[in-house]
Amino acid sequence: MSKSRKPTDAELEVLQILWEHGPSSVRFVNTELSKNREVVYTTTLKMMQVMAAKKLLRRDTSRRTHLYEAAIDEQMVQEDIVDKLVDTVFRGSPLKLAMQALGHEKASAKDLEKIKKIIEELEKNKQ
Amino acid sequence: MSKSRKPTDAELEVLQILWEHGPSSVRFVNTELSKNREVVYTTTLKMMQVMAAKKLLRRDTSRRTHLYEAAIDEQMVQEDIVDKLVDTVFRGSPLKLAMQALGHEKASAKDLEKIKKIIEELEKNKQ
DNA sequence: ATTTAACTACGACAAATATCGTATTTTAAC
DNA sequence: GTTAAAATACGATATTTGTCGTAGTTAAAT
Repeated sequence: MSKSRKPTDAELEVLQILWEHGPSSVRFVNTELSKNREVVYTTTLKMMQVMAAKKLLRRDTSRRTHLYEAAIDEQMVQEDIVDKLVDTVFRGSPLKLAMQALGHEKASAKDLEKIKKIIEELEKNKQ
Repeated sequence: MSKSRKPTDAELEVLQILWEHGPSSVRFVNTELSKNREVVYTTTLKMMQVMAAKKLLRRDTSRRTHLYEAAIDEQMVQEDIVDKLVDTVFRGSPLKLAMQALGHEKASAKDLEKIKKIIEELEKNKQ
């Protein structure tokens, strides 16, 4: 069994920013968040402090402006969430989930081609 | 914009049972839930009453043992969740999500074959 | 050295979620 | 008709999440 830590939605927003940009200040994360919705600086600060306490983030406090970075791997989180989702929303069928994802409006023709190749790879490995 | 009602995890557990078995009593749902984890009857009851108040469930109170059924469509919920997931965890890439799902341990060879056919269908429609 | 700007720390709190115990009602069995 | 079993109603509460304000601290600018 894995740890199956499941970050909340708000936590995922923060994690996404850190995964994308690497170690960042609270100010930076807050600015990024603010592009989507209004959020007070201290709210973001508190959030990230709590996340650090939960070991979701690591922080470097050696300078005045603390730097935070994700302490959990993006891939791992994706796996945990997909596993859980398959169980709780797709009746244990990863196929259904994949179908739903590919039916998604943003799925492009290139995506479909790519995934065909990936499937062929998977088929080789499963034999 | 859709309603984007997002049931909680515990609510999804209940919904899944109702989607699978149709209108059911609290007792039945509680028994099903108990297969996975310990849960007191009145907890399940309260949960379902709250869900009914939220219009996630409908209930038939004409008999002593009330029957509850899902008031929201399984497909809709799946879409909402996948859409959100793509945005918040897969950086806007449904492809990544699909890959993750197909890499899932439970994805079988048959699943892979099926999805190839589905992709071909999608490709026709996207042209 | 004062002032100012930017940062952290921390407590408070509202709302949502999840859980459970007790009281009450209803049905059925005896 | 009493009793027992099983159901609902409802209140209480712990926990988590998300939000924000205030206070205090640090560093830089003047």
